[in-house]
Amino acid sequence: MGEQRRERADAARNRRAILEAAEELLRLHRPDEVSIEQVAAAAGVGKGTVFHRFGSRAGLMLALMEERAQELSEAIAAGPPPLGPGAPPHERILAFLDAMVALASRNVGLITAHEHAVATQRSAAGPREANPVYRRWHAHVSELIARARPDLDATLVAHLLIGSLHNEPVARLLLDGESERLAAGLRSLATSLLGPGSAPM
Amino acid sequence: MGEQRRERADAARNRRAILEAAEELLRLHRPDEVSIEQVAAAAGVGKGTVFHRFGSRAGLMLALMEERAQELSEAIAAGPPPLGPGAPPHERILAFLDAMVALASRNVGLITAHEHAVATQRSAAGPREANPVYRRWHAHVSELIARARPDLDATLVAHLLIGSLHNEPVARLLLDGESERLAAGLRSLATSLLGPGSAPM
DNA sequence: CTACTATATGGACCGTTGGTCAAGTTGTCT
DNA sequence: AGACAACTTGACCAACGGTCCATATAGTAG
Repeated sequence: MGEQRRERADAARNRRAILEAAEELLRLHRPDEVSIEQVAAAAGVGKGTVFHRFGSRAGLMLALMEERAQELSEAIAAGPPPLGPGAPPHERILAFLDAMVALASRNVGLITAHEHAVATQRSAAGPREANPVYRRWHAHVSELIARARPDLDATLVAHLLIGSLHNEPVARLLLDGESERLAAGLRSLATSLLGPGSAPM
Repeated sequence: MGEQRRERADAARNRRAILEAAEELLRLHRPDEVSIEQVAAAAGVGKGTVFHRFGSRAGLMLALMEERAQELSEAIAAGPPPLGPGAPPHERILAFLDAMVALASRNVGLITAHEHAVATQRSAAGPREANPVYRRWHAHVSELIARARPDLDATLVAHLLIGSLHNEPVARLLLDGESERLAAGLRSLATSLLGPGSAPM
């Protein structure tokens, strides 16, 4: 497995242009109103280029999500507690949920857009939930839950907690700027679950 | 507001035929592989007829859902406890969640199909979550939570609980016949939340 | 039975959009 | 400079939800 050839300079430039154009459009319009052609036009490239770089509409959204999630990913992997390693599971979960909600509230459109993309995917429906961001988050939360409450079905509960972001009514909440409400709700859920570590109120 | 004209006999017959054809196809194929044209063909009617009866793809799925959910709807409204009125909120919630999961596990395809339909809707995107079934369930759970734990954000928590069914990884579970696992998970969640009414195990 | 009308039907047609591809262009390496 | 792989492009395709209206039919009044 040697070093793989670097991406050509023009290709890299176009990738950035596309990413930025998509970001911009997604900020201005409803996710299902943003077509790949529009993105391509806004980025000043041909439609084909977008598909060459990102494979599919879903692929583009995924790339965007990875970019936005990177900071949080690093923080939970190696940042300072309580987000990063070092704090007790209980606290790390609460910290993560807060951070997750904050991040999500800044990117509802993107999440929705990705969902929409997967739903309308024409080609290979592929193995769903191949979303690396979701996987990473789920693995993290799942592991923490398992450590804090070995008797629970950690995998499932983690899906329940994280999956809330893919919930349309919940997404609406974020859209309406009520992210604090979601954060509070998740906190009380988590607190109840993780046992009497701290009072619900 | 007088009596509105009854549906013509042939129309009623076709409605049933369409509903049954859709049901059948949905049972045999993946939701996103079932087009309206196929349904129409299987029902022995023209495509136009389907749209006349149900308005849109989403409308058809909705009709199907209502049909499947009717029994449970009646049970929670006026059936015997603990599902129906009479039992303490705590127990009614647990009973409802169990019933909901059971119902959902028999209709994952339908739920997915409806989601897909709404996501790919071409015409009026309309006010989302106009799904009467969801509304009814949410109102029910929400109200029970409010009574059992007035300090919680009942609306939100109800969305969190019911919304789990729209969660792709969770849906996968149901598809794999692990519905009991979901039921157990929701039960422990609810039990933790509703206070020390009964032991988590 | 006939005439009449509201209702229902069907399928050609349309617009949109994700995705493909073959031919041409350009960066990069020696 | 020459060679080659990587890259770009936009016309093109297929699929599908939804529309439309000329035609057919159930229900009904006389």
